[in-house]
Amino acid sequence: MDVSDLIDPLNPAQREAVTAPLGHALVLAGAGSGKTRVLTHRAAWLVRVEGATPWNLLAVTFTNKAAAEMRGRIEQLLGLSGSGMWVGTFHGLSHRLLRLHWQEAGLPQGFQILDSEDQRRLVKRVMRDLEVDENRWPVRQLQGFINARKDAGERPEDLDTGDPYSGQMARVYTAYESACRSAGVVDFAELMLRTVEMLQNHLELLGHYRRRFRHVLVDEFQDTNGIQYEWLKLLAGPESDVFIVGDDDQSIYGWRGARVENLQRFREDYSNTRVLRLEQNYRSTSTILEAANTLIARNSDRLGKKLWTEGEQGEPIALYAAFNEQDEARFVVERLMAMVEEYGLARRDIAILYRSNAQSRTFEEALLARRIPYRVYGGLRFFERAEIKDALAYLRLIANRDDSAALERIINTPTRGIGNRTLEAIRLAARDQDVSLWAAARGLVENRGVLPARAANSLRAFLELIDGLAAESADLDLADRLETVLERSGLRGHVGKDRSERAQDKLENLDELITAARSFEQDATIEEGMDTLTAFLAHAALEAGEGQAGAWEDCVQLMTLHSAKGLEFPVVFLAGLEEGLFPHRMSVEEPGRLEEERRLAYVGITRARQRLLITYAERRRLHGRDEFGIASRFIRELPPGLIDEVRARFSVTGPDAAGGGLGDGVIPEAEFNLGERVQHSRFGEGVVLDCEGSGPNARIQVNFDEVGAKWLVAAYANLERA
DNA sequence: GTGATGAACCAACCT
DNA sequence: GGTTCATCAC
Repeated sequence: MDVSDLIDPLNPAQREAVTAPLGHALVLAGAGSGKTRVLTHRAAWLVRVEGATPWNLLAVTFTNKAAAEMRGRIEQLLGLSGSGMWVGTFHGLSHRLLRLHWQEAGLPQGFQILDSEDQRRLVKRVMRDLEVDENRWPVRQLQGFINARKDAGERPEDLDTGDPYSGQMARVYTAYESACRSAGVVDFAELMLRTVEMLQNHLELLGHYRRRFRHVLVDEFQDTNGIQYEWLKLLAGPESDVFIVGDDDQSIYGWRGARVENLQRFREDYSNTRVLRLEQNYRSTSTILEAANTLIARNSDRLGKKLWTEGEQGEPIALYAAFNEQDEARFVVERLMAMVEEYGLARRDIAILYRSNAQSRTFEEALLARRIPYRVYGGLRFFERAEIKDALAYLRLIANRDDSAALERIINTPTRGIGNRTLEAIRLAARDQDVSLWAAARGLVENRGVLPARAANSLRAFLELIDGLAAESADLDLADRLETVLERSGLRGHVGKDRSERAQDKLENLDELITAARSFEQDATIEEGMDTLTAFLAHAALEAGEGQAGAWEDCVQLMTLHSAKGLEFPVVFLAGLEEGLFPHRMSVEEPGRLEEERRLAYVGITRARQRLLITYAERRRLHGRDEFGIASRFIRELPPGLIDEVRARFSVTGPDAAGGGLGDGVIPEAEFNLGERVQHSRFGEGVVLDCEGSGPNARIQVNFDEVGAKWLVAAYANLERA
């Protein structure tokens, strides 16, 4: 069998990993070392050389994007459809198992998935029912608590309820579980935990999957949490080989329960694990790599890995100290424009990375002003938009009348005369009789005189609307069904009722939803045991979709450091490297969290292939107030020799130098900071506002006290410090 | 019961 | 700076 196409593109270390004998393997793969390539080639190797069938393979990742890429690449290598191969995210695969075995899992057949927002609303509802003071017990905190417990594999009965604090938390957790049960919904963490419990309690199922999945492959292992680790240990039986890939230096999800120790634990739990290291970097210049290595070397408890490259030294890392965040954005945009215009770089090859989503705004404004196409990743995603979730809530209710979370969302959207009083009466009845809101509402409508006539009529109309929609759209395909729902419910009219731009956007989103439904029905492979509607709703919850719909253009890419993991760009701007912002002020106290911030910086630096430009702002408007920033410690932790400070202080050179070439030596005559007070012989005193260019041709803008703002050619202006 | 207005809160982000 | 939520006038 000719496997040269599998082996030839690999370097010796990669080859060793791909062709390792059967058995457990842990591949410690540094940034840009060809991690995904090793994983996909290993999968193909197992099928083509070791005689496995795709049916024997289970490949797990964290994001849908990574899963889709992995599947595509394996199928390409195998030259046949990888049908029968299970490739997906932890949550996606768990969902699949639960759909197939809903009875064993103790779930209703049509169970639905709650996203984080749905979950928060439900926790809030439960807390109100329990009369828990939301000021003392913030909803988000309880939500976080519940998820953390589930991620650790703990149910309410596993908790220590000795003190009042724990008792209260456990009480909410218990009530939340019961609300989920009666509504037939599961949250993300529940997908994992429920699957684990199902396999533990049904040994025949466990045996079946263990016999089937002889080869388990896991990507980004450093991001696994407790329950995901349990999940893997269950599904990979004693006869299975587990091949995991990870990088402890890129563990950046500790704050949501990821346990980097799982890498070590794996070595202990799986005896005879072959440990392999991929340390040759193919991505970055040696300058960029050395900077990354120096930075990350400060962290303690690393598994130890030193990346090296045969690549060129490349250009130094540029550092720009901006006056404020507008100046920072101006610098970034001017630089990237120059790269596009002068070097013919594609816009999509340039990324602007930042610590938090809120920072994107200034860059968007600067790009917009210069009419440069850009694309922001992250932020509110398509299926998370309010109007989309409203539409989906109708579908959820049609699929399952007991979905009380969906009912609460839309019972009065659009407004139909069912206000808080009526809803409160429904809740009360539901609690009393221990039934869903739907059942309680039906009871109230049927018993004359319980509700005021007007409220009863409105409520009856609502119940009939939903039943009617369900009945008359049952035979329609998904897109037509949605169309019917949008029209008959009045949601479309409600959403587009004013003629604002926002309302137009929302209408377009609803149209886009119909398009999404149509293409889902045509293209998606619907899993066994699921009707199309349920499958579409699960798809919406599990894959929230990109933030921006529309055609792929050649766009500058904006995203947070977290979402940049796994990607690479020829040019990277790393913005906002200030103490308090990055590292985030919440993280500097605890050494562990600071190290995670440093890993995040490491991830950012190693995204760059050719050029890395770092910026920070000396002043920044944060939470509505002006704050002074100093350069991030991460800048100071880079080797100074690799950094070229662009214009922390810009130099103004005298007229003599104007005619001479660079070789003649440009003599800086003065340096000014933006914001500094200067003196001009004719215009008097003023403040430096801006500067364009550098050297003899630099122009400088000064806001003079007497005559206002003026642009001056710095070389001839003879400015002096005031 | 509805819709507008202002205070309070929040801010990493994938499933 | 934006969004959500409570409050208030109608």
